[in-house]
Amino acid sequence: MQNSNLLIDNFNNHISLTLDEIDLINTCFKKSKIKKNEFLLKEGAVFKRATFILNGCLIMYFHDDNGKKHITQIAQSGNWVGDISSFLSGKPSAFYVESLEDCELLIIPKEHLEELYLKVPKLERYFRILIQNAYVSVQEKANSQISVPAKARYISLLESFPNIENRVPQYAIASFLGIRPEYLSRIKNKKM
Amino acid sequence: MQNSNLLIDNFNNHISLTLDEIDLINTCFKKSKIKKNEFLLKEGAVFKRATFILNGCLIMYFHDDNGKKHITQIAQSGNWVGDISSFLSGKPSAFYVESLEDCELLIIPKEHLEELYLKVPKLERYFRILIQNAYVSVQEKANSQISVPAKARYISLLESFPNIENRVPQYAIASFLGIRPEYLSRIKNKKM
DNA sequence: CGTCTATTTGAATGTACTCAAAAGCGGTGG
DNA sequence: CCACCGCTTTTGAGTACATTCAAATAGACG
Repeated sequence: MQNSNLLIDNFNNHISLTLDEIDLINTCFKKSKIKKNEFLLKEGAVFKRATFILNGCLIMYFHDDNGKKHITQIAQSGNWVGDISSFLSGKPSAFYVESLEDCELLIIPKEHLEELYLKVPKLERYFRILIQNAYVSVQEKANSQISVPAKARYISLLESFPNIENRVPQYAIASFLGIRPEYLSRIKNKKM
Repeated sequence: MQNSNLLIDNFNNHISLTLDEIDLINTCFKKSKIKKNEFLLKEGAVFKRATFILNGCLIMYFHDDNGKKHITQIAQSGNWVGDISSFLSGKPSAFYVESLEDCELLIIPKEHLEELYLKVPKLERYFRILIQNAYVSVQEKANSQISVPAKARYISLLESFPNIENRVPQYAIASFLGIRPEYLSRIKNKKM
């Protein structure tokens, strides 16, 4: 199970799992493939399955009052993707999750995850930390939006996600940065 | 305990407490007063005490790379205030929490809260929901920052916090909206 | 190849900021 | 009680950052 190690490695960054626990976890997560431009979640639906990316790249986005699309998350292999808030609250999501490439995913439905918590309570700690980190990162995003100019946001995105230019179309990067693609083009070509 | 009802009412919005539980909770929270312009938290310190506002108004803010102050939260009576992330993770905070007026607070240290969880497990649910809501609201703030112009953000702030003009100085409202005070002045006086 | 979509470029515009100065307001002391 | 001090808010003029719209160019893929 070569690929699944990515998931286990991720767990092991924060908690220590026994071999038995690793086996159990591996049986609970189901591998799933989706093609480019397919949806994992659409606005109005409840996000019910925790989703870890083995391969590929996905985006999360919403539509504003004028119907404009705004990308809030760009996620690649080794990360979780989806609307945490809908997952936790059980309420309909305001977001879409869509693949930018063919993807391989590991998926566990919420109710199975809760059963797994009973058998491997350490996992609760892992997911609590995961949610805390998500909270911090959305907070940092809100803060940088008001305190850091677009060019600097672009540069630090490149640092935290070095290969993003090769994986993600320009217009998606621009949207994630909160700017228009034309302006990102100017930033990149020093025409600003 | 007239004032404490505000706290209990808050709990009762999401969970049902027995009279005994209410009494226990009331003994665990300590009333505390702070004067105008005092600090509840400074950057670099760990936020260790859950704090509920009975009376008064406080702000949370951080300093950006240029030393500019950015207000991220304006909290009045009936709300919790503080850096959730530091509270949960035990890591030093990047934020300040400062009073805008004389305040009456109800405070419980983190370790006492955890003891209280053992006696009143329902509270875990309440705080889980509280954190989820905080996550949603910071996410909405990040989203509105990139999709809603300043004037519309100002109008919806007035709707969600009607008496804010009388409680909070203009410059603080501007900072919370992510704009300069001069510009907020122009928005208010239709000079834009 | 041709088509479709993504990116670049130009010109005009809009939104928000900077700096500086003036006006308003609240508290304090004479 | 009012005059003054310090701080907040307003106003003006100039500027910077980012958008819009349109057209040209470049890339990807069948």
